[in-house]
Amino acid sequence: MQKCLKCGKVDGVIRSGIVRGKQRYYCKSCDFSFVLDQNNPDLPKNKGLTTIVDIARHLGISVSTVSRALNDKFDINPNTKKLVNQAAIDLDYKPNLIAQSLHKGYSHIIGVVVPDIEHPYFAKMLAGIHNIINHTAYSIIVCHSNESAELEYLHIEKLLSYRVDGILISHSKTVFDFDHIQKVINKKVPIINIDRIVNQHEIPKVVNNDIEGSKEVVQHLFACKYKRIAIIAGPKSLSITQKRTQGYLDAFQEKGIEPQTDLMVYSDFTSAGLINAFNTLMSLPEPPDAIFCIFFKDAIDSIKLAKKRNIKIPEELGVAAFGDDAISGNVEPTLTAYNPNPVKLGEVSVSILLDKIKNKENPKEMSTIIEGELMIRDSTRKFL
Amino acid sequence: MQKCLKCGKVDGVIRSGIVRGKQRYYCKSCDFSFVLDQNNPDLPKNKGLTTIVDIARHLGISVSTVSRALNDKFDINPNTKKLVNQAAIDLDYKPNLIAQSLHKGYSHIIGVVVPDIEHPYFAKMLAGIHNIINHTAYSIIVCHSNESAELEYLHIEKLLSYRVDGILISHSKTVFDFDHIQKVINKKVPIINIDRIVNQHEIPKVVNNDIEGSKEVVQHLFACKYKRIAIIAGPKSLSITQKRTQGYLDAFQEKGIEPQTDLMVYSDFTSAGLINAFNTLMSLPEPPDAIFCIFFKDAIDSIKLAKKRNIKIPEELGVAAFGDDAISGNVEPTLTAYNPNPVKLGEVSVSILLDKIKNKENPKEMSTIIEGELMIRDSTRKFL
DNA sequence: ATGAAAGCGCTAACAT
DNA sequence: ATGTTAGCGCTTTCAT
Repeated sequence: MQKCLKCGKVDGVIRSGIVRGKQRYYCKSCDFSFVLDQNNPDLPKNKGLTTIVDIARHLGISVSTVSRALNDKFDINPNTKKLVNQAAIDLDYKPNLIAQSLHKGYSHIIGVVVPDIEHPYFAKMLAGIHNIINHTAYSIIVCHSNESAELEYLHIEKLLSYRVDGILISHSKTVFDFDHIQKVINKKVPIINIDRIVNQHEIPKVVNNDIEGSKEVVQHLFACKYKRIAIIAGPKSLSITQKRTQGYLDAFQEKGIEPQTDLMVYSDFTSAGLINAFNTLMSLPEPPDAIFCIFFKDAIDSIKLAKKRNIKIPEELGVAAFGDDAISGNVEPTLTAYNPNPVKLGEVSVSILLDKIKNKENPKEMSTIIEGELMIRDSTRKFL
Repeated sequence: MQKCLKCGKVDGVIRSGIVRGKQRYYCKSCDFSFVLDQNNPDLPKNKGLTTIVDIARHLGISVSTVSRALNDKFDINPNTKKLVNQAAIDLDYKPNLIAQSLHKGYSHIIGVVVPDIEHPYFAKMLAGIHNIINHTAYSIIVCHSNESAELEYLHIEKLLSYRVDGILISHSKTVFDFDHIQKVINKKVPIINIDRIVNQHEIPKVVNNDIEGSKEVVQHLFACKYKRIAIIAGPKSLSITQKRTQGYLDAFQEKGIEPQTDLMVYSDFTSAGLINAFNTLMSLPEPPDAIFCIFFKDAIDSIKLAKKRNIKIPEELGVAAFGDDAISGNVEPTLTAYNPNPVKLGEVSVSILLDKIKNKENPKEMSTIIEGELMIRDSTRKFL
């Protein structure tokens, strides 16, 4: 009397016991067991989203069989598997990753904390992270600390609560207390420190080559036959100031020239600060014939100031920067700059993290340095 | 004999039954019941992360009591609550949001799909989204479709699997089939279409004011007394080409001037295409005295080309764009441009989404237009 | 005021 | 090859 749900035939279908109070049937011809779903046949129950229970009911089989079919286990009848897969499509089933996570103990989510998503540098870093993640089963929760320590702390809490499988963090400028990182480490949640790093924890770090890159810029200026090369740095407390100044000094040392302290000025990354710094340098008894700005915007502004004073670039003054930007290629003259590689930084960081998640061990080198590229443009003489 | 776990006193502590095979005690002086945790007192079991079970064991009380305390329920002894909270701090407990989500049926996660995170426009949009989200209990999973239809489809699948509470999507250029959106709608998952919209679904949309903004630019050019205003648009199939051209035409209509088709050229947003378009315009018997580029980069390049031909800007040629960028303020002359407000676009979109999640109903207006601002700079004459 | 137990959706060990 | 059941961590209903 009962038509088979699968092959549609009527003969060959026999009763085969009672399941959860319902009559179970077995079709001899197509080797398939099922029960009849009496009420609300196809409508998913809960809040609309199909579950494996819905599929199981729909086909009159058990949830574990559905699970097995969906997960390509070996001990499953190929026919059943086909049916389940078809039902999954029909009911537009999407596996509930929340439930899977709870069961498996990992979420397949990676947390990323950045201080400024709007900044092209970090935007590119994120793009790099996505490049890698897009080829995996992972997703990423992006947190924007907006340079606020409080937000950074809160975000770490949240990520731990979401039981993320790993964390990538670039610190806010305003963070000086790093207990939150220690807590992550204590919980053995893999964490990688990128770009804005701090050295007090034994965790992998991925950074720009500020020192070598800066050295390269200054070496280029030397190669262009500039003699009095100045540096406009940032606040002395910042690590980028220290590193990029280090590169400047290294270039001098290799060249065997003694750096002059009056050619080294410290600004604060504001326009006002730059104007001050520029004027200071130009008022020197012997002003510089080249300026290396550790902040690209300072270099752009320096070019503008030099033009106002009718100083010819690159003949009378060479200008170069650490840090590239679309603007650099569009000013007049175009700006020579060291172009770091934030995309690669993101890619490498997340690769290291994924590796750490899988292998539970740190990379051989705790510190990875990402190379950039010197973009030689018109703001520096080409006497090469 | 037994010291109270809470107040430390010994007298006043009596046995009060057996719980799960363990002796239970009650301290009369501080009104607190507990059992002794015989094995591994404080060490969390699972994969290192503390759970409420750990807290319960630690204090010798039941999980439901811990849950009540942690969730500020009314039917809980204030003393117990204090103890639980202290234990939570001591054990560095973080609530497992995965488990909470599974139980509650919502994840407190919002999915965002963007075609290009690296682009400053979308980076700003994301910043806007974060601005709002940072003040809520929500987190966001960011998906980068990288202008790929396949990735966009996959991301939607993933987001549905994560049971996100809502989705913000800006479509990839390469998507022409929108079944994935229909599926989201069918599942009653709130979704908002932002910036790159498509009109075939009844879902809220948030967009730039391409039409009005473009009209404003052209009106400004008229006000500057330019007579022959050209437009360099993009591929005709794109909605931004259509809308911004519409604004251009609207300005002409209001002015009561007939637009000339030879002043309307269509490019493809490449440098080569722009050079072509620019040359075409300038080779006209009567070349334009102003150009409105619907793509900012085309305007930057137009300025460069004009300078090469020794055409004086803004005297002989006015140049203006739809879309602003840091470059615009740094070229010579600086570029007049309509600056849309992607930050606000992000903020408004996510606000509408949060509202839809809470109230389960659409906003009054299905379409929201975000105003930008005309940035008048040196590339247009100021005869105002 | 507190404990026991069910259930969210899924997987896996165990049973048949 | 398939069904039953326990359990992931949490909240909540129902007892007590």
